[in-house]
Amino acid sequence: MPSTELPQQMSARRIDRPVPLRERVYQAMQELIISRQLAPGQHLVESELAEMLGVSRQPIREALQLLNSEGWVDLRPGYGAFVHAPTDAEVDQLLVVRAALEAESARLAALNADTEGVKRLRKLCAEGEAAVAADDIDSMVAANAELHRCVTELSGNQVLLDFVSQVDRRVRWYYTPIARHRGITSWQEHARLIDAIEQGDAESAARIMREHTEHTRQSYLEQRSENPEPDVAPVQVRSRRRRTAPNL
Amino acid sequence: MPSTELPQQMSARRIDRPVPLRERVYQAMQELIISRQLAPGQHLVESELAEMLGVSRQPIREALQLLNSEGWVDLRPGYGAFVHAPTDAEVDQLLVVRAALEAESARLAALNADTEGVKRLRKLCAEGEAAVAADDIDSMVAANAELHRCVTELSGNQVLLDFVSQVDRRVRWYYTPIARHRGITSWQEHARLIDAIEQGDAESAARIMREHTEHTRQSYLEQRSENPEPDVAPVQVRSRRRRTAPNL
DNA sequence: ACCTCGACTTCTGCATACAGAATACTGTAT
DNA sequence: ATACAGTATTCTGTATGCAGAAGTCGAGGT
Repeated sequence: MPSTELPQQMSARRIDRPVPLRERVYQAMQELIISRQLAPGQHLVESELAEMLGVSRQPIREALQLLNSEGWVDLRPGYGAFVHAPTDAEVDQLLVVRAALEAESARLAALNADTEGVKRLRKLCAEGEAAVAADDIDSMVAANAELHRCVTELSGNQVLLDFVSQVDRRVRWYYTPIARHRGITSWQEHARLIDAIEQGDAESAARIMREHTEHTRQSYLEQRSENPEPDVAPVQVRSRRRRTAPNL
Repeated sequence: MPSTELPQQMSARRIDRPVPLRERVYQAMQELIISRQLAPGQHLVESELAEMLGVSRQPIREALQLLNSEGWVDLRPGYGAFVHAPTDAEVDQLLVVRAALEAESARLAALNADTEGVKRLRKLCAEGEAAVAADDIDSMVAANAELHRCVTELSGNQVLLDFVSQVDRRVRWYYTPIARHRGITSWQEHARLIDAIEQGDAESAARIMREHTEHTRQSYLEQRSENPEPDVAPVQVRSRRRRTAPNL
């Protein structure tokens, strides 16, 4: 059975307030879902998750609420929690929503960004290109995510950032393999996007971002038809191991 | 102290499954927040809410999680739950996000809608115009909400519908008074929008919707500067009344 | 062999209990 | 009168217990 330790600390808090268990459980479960150790459609039994993570059912329940509200698990009242199994149609729809939100981000970024912000974008873009040149896929993916996030931050719209982040996490769940698929063209588009933002050309920025995201969606659809499902061995949740000690 | 009964039943369920307390608590609290009986910034003490609604703290906590994830309350770990107090900037940002999402809805609706759907739109539009003519503000507001929802439904994108609904509830919290402000022009815009959808003119539909939502935002800003805060007497949550019986 | 009915098991939903942290209060000293 | 320290109280976070509903399995009948 894989050891499923909860993360010790996530990010620096204002005060040395101990991070609530529910949040660590949330983080841990989200990662288990992303990594497919908790498989789509799998029934999540509270007592077994509690045992697995070494906590009581209460924080598990609260984490499940959160995961449910963000679309990671489905909660059927009186029946239980299940890892959400996205259909192809749903992923596609999610990508459409992301396209709309990111296009708006780009539009606002073009109106808002200062030279400082453009400099950050250029830097990230350079990092990404370097990663592509070095064939370092992981760095490329990371730079890509950061670049997109940076554009949304430069929009100056915090609410928009929240929504995009939420969509992004869900999309990335299915999306990660795509990145390996299309690297170089993507970064050319990024450069054009930054040019538009620098020139304050809101409409062009929005259009480029939309096309960019649309390309990503096309890649998803192609890649999807090629290899249907990754298939990772899921965690055996139904283990009857005695509760040892809080894995915290 | 106002009686704060939880709703007996919300909507028809598939099976005769009893609606979980947490959901009824969620509904009840959302309404209390919308009606300003729970005032922005107010500290929500779990035990007092539990007492008030006649349930234990557990369903309260779960409802608070949900309300938090949708932006109704802020949860400060180790400190408590507070009714979210939106700043003007945040409401404005929310309206921007809604504009983007609704414009996308209109675009997709133009591509997707069948004659059946257009018929529904025309009907709702007629209802709204009738309400305007009859000076029936409440019906007008209702028809407006339904019309917008219908457009999003016709987009055929369920994920989009979920997001728009979520944004919409939050916006409406602040937005309701606006409707009284601008009625007639709004409905002329609706008619033009439906025309564009009927003709399958996606770009026009998106543009009209964007302008439409932008007008609403302008109205909000104006109306906001006129009367800053409605001010409703908040529920006295700190009452020490003995717990009577489950208000269910 | 298949369907049906019924007891058993499992799991969720809710309530209660307890410990530690945070806040408010009170009394004292300056 | 004000600042400070120490105590008391309140509230959150977590654990545990219990009842009822849902699901499962097996025996008996067709």
